[in-house]
Amino acid sequence: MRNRPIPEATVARLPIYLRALLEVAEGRGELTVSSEELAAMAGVNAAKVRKDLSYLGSYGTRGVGYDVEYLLYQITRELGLTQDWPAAIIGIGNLGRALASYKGFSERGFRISALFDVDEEVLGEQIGGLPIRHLDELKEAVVEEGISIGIIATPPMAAQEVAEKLVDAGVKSILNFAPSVVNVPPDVSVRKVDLSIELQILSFYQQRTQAIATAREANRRLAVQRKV
Amino acid sequence: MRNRPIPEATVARLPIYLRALLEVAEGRGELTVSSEELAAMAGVNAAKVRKDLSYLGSYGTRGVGYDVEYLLYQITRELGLTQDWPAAIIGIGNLGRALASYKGFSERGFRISALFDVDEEVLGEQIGGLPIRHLDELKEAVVEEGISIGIIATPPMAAQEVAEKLVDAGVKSILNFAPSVVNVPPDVSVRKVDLSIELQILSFYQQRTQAIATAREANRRLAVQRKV
DNA sequence: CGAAGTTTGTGATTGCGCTCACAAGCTTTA
DNA sequence: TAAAGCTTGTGAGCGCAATCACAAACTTCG
Repeated sequence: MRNRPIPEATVARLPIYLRALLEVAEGRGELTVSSEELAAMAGVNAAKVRKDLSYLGSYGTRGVGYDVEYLLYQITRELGLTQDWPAAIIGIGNLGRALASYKGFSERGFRISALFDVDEEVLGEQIGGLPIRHLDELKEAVVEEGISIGIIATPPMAAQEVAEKLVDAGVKSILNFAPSVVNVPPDVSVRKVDLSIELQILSFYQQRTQAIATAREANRRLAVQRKV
Repeated sequence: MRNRPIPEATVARLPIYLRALLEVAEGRGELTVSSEELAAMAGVNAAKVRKDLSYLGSYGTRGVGYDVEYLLYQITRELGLTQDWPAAIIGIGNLGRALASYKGFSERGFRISALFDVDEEVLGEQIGGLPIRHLDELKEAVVEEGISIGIIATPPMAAQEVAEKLVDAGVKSILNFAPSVVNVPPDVSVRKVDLSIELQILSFYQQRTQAIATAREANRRLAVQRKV
């Protein structure tokens, strides 16, 4: 199993296990944890946990479970979190500001190290000790400060252009909050977070259950009518 | 194909097609659009677009394409976006505030209609005309204002409790921004947006390509050494 | 009107991921 | 030391989603 490439679906779950393990480690100092417990904390089933972890290697002990500290280290290493990856935020509007001061990033070891915008109004303003710089300085900053992740929080129209500037500057990882599709070369990873798409998906399922409820209601009325 | 249930993966893409269609409709007034064009705009391949749309019904015309307005209407209807689904945000910190004033929601037809927190400091404060109310008023507000979507933007520890209060109040759709797993009854939909998990996933792939580059480098050195 | 060109809709195929189920290997108990 | 109990690691089977490939149905052109 080792040496086989780690499936994408598994990669996406590793951070969840990591969080669960941190919780175990910080709680009443249990030294080991079973796949069953991890599964409950991560909201998945135990077999999936075991299979996922088996891609990293055989880090568990049968009859015992997984050594919490050891597994923590292995996942951290596998995710590349032993190094730090400085990130830049481009587009310092509402969302960009919230991201700039979002504590979740620093808690998980990600450091926001530069902010960019093009609006004269906000240039020079400081957020959490970081000045907002002009987008034209992007390439320079990426090289000098070793920025490896670009976070796009611009309006949708600007997203593709910003993505291209990031790629041109050598950034290989992009997190896109703008509600638009960005195209990049195959050696660049893009992940997309689209807030209103999530609501639209919820709307679909909500509407569906509502439609079912309405249909049931209609049936009930018909049934009553027939009896009368 | 019609009447068969729409696959989850398709549902998740419908909002993307919707956005693309809106762009076409607002642009130079083209009346029809081909699966090829839609695919390019949505960043997927044409066959997938056609299969996805075929679940909604046969709304295209061979040799011509899809009628933009008609398809727009059908997707809107299928997603349940002809009705409005008032949403509440719980947890008005950095992120909650940004979400409260995020224009993307209103642009896509979602209305934030109530804000909740428990911090005395912020209660009563207004954001975009809405007062921040105490969480204890949640149930009451849900019933009175017909709130159908709950957006959790609290610290992780509070998320499960808030989710339970939402469920208790009758909310069936939850969007969770807190970095924690929430458990809800099977008739409630939860979608999760975890910002730092996205960065961790990017980190994995970044580290991987970096590791490959380093290995290549090492090989090159060895090759040179052998020659010498 | 017929042929060539477009574009959809969908059966067939392939691939990926999830779940099951159980042997292997550890601990505990007697 | 042997038996019972627990938990991992993984092959096998299954189902969903993606892709392929082509007939069907339309438009355009000569």
